[in-house]
Amino acid sequence: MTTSPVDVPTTDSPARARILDVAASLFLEQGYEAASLRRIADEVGIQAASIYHHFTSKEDLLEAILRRGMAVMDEAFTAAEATTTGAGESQADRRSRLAAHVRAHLAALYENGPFTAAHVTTFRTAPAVVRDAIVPVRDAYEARWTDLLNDLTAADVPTGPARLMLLGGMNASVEWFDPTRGSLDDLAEVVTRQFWSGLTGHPDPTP
Amino acid sequence: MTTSPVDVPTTDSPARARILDVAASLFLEQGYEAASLRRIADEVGIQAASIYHHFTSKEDLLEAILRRGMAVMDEAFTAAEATTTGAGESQADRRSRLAAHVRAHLAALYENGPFTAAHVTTFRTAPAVVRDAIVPVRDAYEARWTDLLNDLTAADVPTGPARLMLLGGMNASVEWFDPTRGSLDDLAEVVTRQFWSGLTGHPDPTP
DNA sequence: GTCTATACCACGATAGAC
DNA sequence: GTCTATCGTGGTATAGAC
Repeated sequence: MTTSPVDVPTTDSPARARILDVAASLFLEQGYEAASLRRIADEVGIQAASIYHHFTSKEDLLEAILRRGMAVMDEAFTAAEATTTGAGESQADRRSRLAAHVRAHLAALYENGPFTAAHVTTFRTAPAVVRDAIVPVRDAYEARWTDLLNDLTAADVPTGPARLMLLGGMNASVEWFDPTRGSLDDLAEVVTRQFWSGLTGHPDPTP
Repeated sequence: MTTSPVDVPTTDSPARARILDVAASLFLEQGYEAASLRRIADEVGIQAASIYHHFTSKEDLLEAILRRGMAVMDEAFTAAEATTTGAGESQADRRSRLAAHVRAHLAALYENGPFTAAHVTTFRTAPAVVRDAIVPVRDAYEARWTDLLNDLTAADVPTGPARLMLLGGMNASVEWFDPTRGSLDDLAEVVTRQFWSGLTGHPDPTP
């Protein structure tokens, strides 16, 4: 069951959208500080000064990218929820619910532009103003995962550390996973298998 | 069984050592590009120009830090091997071998200065010259993990993706784990439990 | 919405005295 | 081993024409 890429609604002008795209790519590749506005503008095919027609500052540009990355993740999570509503309560049913959400998070990382991946790699060292503005949005997304994991496991299993390891492990895959060479479905399956038994304490039902 | 912090032998002068310490902290906290030599020098209590008596360039300084970070990891892995030589072949014995190495890697991240953590967070976006110089050292460390995991699991279990998830998951903990608030032993136990059953397909023997 | 021109500053790095 | 002084470059950002 392969979910399709999500569509995040946007009212961006074509010019603004193009800047966001290029900037996210470069922030992901080189980091926020190393990627200069001149270089971004160059790759877009405009002058650096023109960026200020669309964004008030470089920090403002970064914030827009981080927000968009979170929007993609959130949209993917919602889509995964939709495909698993009314799922049963058997261990196999629970496992496929987890699998669907894992697949959705990874798809957000690799199938909807560089926004989500750029978010993951640049957030920690982003300027404090930007980080503070984004923290609430991140917290809301993490809370959805907390609810999901609590729902999937017995009431007495502490899901806090497991959630952090799961999200951290998936996000860390941006360091080595190449979506043009590896299969996203395979990666999702590996992640799910790796975490399912550790989470529930039961052997994995899948061969 | 708590392993003690490792000692990486060094011939550094006190002045050089102090610069390395401060620079690693700032690279970790703000990223390589964002941390300026002036700021580093300021925190050390010297002038920026004085750094060039000890390092030929900012890139040279980064490379020394990344190398030191790898040395700490490697030393920790070796120490873990030493404590588990002659271990048995039972599932419980294998599990504690994994646990010892997990504990060692996490200790390297949190108990021996900011070098290992700085390595983990700055490597991906480091200047190409620096990255290329460090890649062989990283590969050697990852190969040690590959050998270990192959040794711990059945011959037909593919350990490649599991190794990447395990190391990625542990390294990603620098984003949320605070060693002054949480227990390193607890974290190591969580990581081990989370991965052991997923790796072997057998239920975790620990309550 | 993009341009040219430019201000202003902080950066990495070098020279040479002590 | 550290200092002062300084160079050249490239960074973000602004002003104002088109």
